[in-house]
Amino acid sequence: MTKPTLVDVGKEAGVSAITVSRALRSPEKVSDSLRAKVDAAVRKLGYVPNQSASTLASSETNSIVVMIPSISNNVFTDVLRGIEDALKHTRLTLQIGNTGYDPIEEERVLRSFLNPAPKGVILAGIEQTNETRQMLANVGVPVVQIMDLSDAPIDQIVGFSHEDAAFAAANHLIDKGYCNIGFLGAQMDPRSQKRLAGFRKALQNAGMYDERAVVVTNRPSDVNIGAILFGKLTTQYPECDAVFCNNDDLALGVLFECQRRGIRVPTELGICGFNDLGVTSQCVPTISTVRTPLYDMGAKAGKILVDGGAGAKDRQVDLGFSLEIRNSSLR
Amino acid sequence: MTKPTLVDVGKEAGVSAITVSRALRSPEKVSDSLRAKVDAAVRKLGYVPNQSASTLASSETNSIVVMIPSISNNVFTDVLRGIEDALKHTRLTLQIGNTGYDPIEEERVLRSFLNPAPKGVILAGIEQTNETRQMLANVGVPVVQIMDLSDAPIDQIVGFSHEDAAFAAANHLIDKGYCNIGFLGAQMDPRSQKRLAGFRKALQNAGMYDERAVVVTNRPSDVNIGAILFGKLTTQYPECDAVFCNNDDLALGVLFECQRRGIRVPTELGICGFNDLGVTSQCVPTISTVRTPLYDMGAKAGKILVDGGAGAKDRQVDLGFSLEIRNSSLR
DNA sequence: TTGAAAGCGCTAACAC
DNA sequence: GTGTTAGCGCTTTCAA
Repeated sequence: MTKPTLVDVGKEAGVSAITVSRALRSPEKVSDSLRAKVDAAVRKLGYVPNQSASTLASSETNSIVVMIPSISNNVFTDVLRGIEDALKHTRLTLQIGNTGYDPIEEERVLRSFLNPAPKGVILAGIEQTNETRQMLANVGVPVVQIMDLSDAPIDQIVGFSHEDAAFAAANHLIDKGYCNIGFLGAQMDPRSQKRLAGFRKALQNAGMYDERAVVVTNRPSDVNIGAILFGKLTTQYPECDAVFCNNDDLALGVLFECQRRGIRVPTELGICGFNDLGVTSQCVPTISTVRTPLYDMGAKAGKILVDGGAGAKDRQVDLGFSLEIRNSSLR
Repeated sequence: MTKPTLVDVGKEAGVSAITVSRALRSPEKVSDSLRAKVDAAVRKLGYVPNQSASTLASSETNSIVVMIPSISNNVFTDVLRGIEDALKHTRLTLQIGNTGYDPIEEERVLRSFLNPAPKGVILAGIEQTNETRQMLANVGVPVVQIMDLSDAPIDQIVGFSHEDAAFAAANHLIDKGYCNIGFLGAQMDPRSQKRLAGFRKALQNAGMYDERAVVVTNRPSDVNIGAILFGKLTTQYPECDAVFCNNDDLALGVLFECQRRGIRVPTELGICGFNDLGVTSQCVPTISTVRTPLYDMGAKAGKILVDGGAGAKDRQVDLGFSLEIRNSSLR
């Protein structure tokens, strides 16, 4: 029982292979009776088109490539949901590549996905290697960068300002009367560095920046790391009365550590997270955070590519952010 | 600047296309000097093999297909990490399909991934349609089912017993002296139904099963749903003194709801979760849970397929589970 | 160790 | 509306 080809289906339906191809690809260009016969033959033989042959002949793929720093990071699963939803009810298929936060690895994996050329490419961040940019230019495929902003995107970019977001969050803490505010950061990728920059700017503006207030690690963000970093912070900066965290995981870890140590939130310590990953709205007390447009960035990027790369009028789309002020920062 | 082909590389290196192909695919079958020349030409032209052409000519893909019920569920991201790690340093590429917990959708998506045939297929659960089984049999591709056990796997299966795991968890609560134990379940897929069955068996054995003790929903599991389900449970079963949750998300939601209502854990209410998703070991109090071999199932399934589908001696591999007894169930 | 010929299954371009 | 011809870029088979 060898796999049926277009020729087999054609024989069964009493027509030529190319007619079957047309009946399947553009049913409107074919007579009704013929379409019915072809459909019957397809079903009878269990015909499934060979993607490789189709791609080779037409030099057209139906795939969208997404390069993601990490699949186990909830931040990116939200983004992926957005992309998936945008591709739903479309012939487009999603090809996910994992970069491990490494531009060189991104280049390597992306290269293998670029021949034949996909319908579009979604890239996280703006730190691509020159090689990557060159490759992309040669292939001439629509590219959408996400998660950040840039005046000089490869092609198009949809994101938000990490610096502004962190700046706003830090100012919120300052406004609430906290005056020894720490920064906790894990997975210090370039976007996290921008958050740190925004934080620093806000504190400097207020004349209350202190070197000791910053504790970061390059390890992946999780709840446990939050507690550990907070431990370090309180050691080197005991007067600390609030923390801004890089990511909600960390913020939750800080809250738990406070519960363990009997530190009252928000009176003794204010907490603000980042990304609004869900659990911060449920814990006790609820944790203030910065809502970032994770799902929307994915959905918008997907839509742009579904529309052939011409979805946005401007090359840069700023989806913004919003402060979700909850109980952990209201003293 | 059109994309270079094998012929172009051959011309550049002064050899034929087929020789280039060989130099790239099996370098040991080619003289050193030639290999050097070819490598130089490849680099100079920026040659990248055309996957479609290669696949079409050899009728061999280098992809592993994984059908996952949902990418936004942390349970599956852990599994995916395992698979990815197994494929690392391998020519194999991961193709992820999303089933949305629907066997019909699984069939539809899988069908489109099956021609040309991938090197292997990983399927979650054992609820495939007959059509799906038929397709897979026709294609003759190695299949590994994961997340569950079965005496009649399609091909091979690696998982653990959900019923036994829930049975053990429920018995643990019974042993600790809780006697009105509720079951909270979201995303009631077939594996969750098995957990419910295991729970029920334990309570019935102990002569303390009560209809009102079971509160479930088909909505996806998250922290908020945990609180909601717990609310329902306490309404319809006020004497409830412990809950076993389908998933750690729910357990965390229950803990938060207890904090809100001033219910003391574990004295007034015992809590046990499922899957050991990380945060349960960090919260206050820590939450007892069932550690399931999420990463390991992915890694093992991946390894089996990397080894050509013959990795396991037995068709069924039971990776087991373990009780992580923490503070939420020790009164 | 290297090359020539044939063909994988499909579609573009052109006929009828 | 339907068929014919050619060829996508590669690998298989066979020959040298």
